Amino acid sequence: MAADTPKPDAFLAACPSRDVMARLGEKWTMLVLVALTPGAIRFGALHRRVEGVSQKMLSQTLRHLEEDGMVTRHVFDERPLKVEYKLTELGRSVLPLVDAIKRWSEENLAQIQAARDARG
Amino acid sequence: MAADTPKPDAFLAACPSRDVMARLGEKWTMLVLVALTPGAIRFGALHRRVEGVSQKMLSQTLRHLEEDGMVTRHVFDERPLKVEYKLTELGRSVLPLVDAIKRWSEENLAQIQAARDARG
DNA sequence: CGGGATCCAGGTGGATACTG
DNA sequence: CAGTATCCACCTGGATCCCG
Repeated sequence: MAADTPKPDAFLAACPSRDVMARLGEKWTMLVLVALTPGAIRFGALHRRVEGVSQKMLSQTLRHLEEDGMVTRHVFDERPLKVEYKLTELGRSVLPLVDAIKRWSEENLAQIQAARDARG
Repeated sequence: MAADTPKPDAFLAACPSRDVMARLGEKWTMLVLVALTPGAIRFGALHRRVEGVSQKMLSQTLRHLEEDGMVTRHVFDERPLKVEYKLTELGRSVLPLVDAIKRWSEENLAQIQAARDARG
């Protein structure tokens, strides 16, 4: 209960919250999180849903999310192998934020492209 | 007014909204946007506020944001030189989202570190 | 003061091949 | 099916120097 750590502030170079932001900013993290919205989903289905992600990167992204406590991994003892991923409570808490980023990117795409074009 | 472009969907590999998300995910973009919250701010002040960013990266980040229509640049004809940056309407519209990401990262840092530690 | 130009180390992430 | 391992091309971004 001790307040032994100061309030995190991402403006400070040494603040570990920067690592968290960096992780969220990694190439596939946000898309994978949003793809986990409907609930438990298999690796293959996820792979198909997030177009263009390689097996390696999907696997790595999921491992990172699992390490950070945002995703749980459940292996089913079946043949062929079946592995499902789902969001934890922590993962669900960030979902509205990354989903908002994704929707904003989609909804404002035209305006951004217009801004780029207006500049040549 | 023609609906000549399909609805953007970042799950699709070819969707340009991925570029927008990627840009927001670039190392300094979110922090710079949040740093612009109070209003017009000079390059040097921004440089001091976002600890650890190099001149090159701050400059590049601001140029990108300007290209995308999220920031405007205003040069004052003074000696020594004075340049101010401020958010556009588009920039202000994304601000709540990236600020939420920053605050979530700060507020859930302890829990994430705990998840990592619990794993060794 | 506010950058642009250059150089370069290191990291990111894709392709491919292999495994339980 | 669901990964891991390896190799490597590219890009990000930091350091440094220079300029209006």
